[in-house]
Amino acid sequence: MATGRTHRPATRSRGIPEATVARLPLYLRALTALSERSVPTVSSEELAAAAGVNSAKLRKDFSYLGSYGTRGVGYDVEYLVYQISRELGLTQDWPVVIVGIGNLGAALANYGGFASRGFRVAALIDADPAMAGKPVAGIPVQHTDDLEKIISDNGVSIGVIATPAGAAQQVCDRLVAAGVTSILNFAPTVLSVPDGVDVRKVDLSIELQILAFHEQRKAGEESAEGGPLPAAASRGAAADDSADQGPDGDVPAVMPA
Amino acid sequence: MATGRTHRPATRSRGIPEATVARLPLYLRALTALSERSVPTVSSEELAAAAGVNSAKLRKDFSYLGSYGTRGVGYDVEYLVYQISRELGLTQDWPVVIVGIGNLGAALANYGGFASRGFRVAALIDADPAMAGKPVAGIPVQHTDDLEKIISDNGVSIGVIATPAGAAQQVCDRLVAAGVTSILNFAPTVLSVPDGVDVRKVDLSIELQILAFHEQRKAGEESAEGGPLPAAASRGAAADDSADQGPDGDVPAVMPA
DNA sequence: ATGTCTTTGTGAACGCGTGCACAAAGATGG
DNA sequence: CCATCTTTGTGCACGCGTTCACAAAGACAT
Repeated sequence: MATGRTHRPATRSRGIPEATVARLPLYLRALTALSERSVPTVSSEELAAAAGVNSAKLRKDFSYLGSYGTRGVGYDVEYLVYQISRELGLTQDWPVVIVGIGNLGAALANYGGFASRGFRVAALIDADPAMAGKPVAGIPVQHTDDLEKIISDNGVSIGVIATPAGAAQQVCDRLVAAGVTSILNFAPTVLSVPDGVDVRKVDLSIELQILAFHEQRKAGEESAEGGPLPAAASRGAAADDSADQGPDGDVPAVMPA
Repeated sequence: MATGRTHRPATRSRGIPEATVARLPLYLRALTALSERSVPTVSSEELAAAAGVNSAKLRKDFSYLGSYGTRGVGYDVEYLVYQISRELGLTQDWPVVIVGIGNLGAALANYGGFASRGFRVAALIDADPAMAGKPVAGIPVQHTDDLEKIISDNGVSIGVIATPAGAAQQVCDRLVAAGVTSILNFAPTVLSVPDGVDVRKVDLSIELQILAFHEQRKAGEESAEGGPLPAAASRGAAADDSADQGPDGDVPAVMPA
């Protein structure tokens, strides 16, 4: 639905590939650095190197935005910074709420980079009554009871979930019901949301496990290959050898597993 | 510029697709939850639903590991937990060092999930002399000067970088020189590493910016379309309207930009 | 103005990942 | 022992993303 092509034959169609969108912030960062060094223009080759991507890929990415380069010269840094910022929607202010002010939530709240990128921490929310009123990063923590009102009053459309896994879905449901349509989830859970709501997940544990996989591969598998198999259906095969004291989903959020 | 290729040249040894490897931790988490509820077997349909993926994809993923299912019945939960854990290398202990004990580093150190997944925080390292000896999460912070010795003594092969962007490459170089071959990078920088070293990046700012893009799209662009363009090469077009007090790369790490 | 040189923008080929659809395998019941 | 039913494992087709390679566009020098 609504995927109909616009009559406009303009090169700037609305179909920017997801993979390209994911790289735009990368380019923007590199361009911002160049801007601070007062570099007027960059070639696709230079910028690609700075962003760590292939130059052809970068040019193709930019081609989806339009023809902003000058052949023989390169791209105007300031102009491109503006275009990408606009495309990403960073020229406007995005109020954000962080739910779950544990270690990670506090770390996020303390991060100064929010404000400098169009994101503003509108509120910090936690379910612990003892946290209420206590300032974190200069912002007083508010109780979950007021979640709906906070969302509504501040016109929040982006929410960050940094709660334990057990609370994530419930918090998510309330955020969505209150009007949030984009969620950044740090809890180790698969969230179900209605159509029209975007969810992105940040999962440190998964990243570490992927690294472990490659690490194991690099170390060669002669030592652990063809190892003995546990009795097919015996108890607790292996893996989680220890620390089973609590359900896995009970952890704060940073390190889902 | 020795732009160390971070991409793997297709580790064709076992031939498990990268996309599959990235999903294995997801399956493992769902399986662990089932295991704790003493569920003996699951069908690909059920497990796929729990992991939030397509059942055909899940079956294909498992097919790369071998034929561990029983037709007409499903998969033995405990057995699969073991197989995936083994494949990911989680049956062995992985000593990990965290460099940069700021808000995020502390949050990571405090996370209890490390130990329960085969990962062990071997040391916390920070460049601030004032931090030295101060315990975080029960582990005394050590100074950067001892980095090499720490890596060596503990046989660390996985490092987590949670430093400001400005220090990341330098820390990375020292980690690699000391023997680390897998790095999880939280700093907003493109790290260059020699071949054979894996780098994975966690970048909250990018995630937020991607959400903002979709959010803007959802809101409809009738209000900001065809907007005025800034003088081609004028100063700071927009985007970074405020908070320029320091270079962007000066931020701790959680929120790269 | 003209030629040369640099760099963009993109057509086309290729490879990977995804999802469908179905045959084979095995459990279960009569 | 045979029929039926469930669920796996996978061949195949499709679409997206990546990369190559090159013609066109424009700057710059003469």
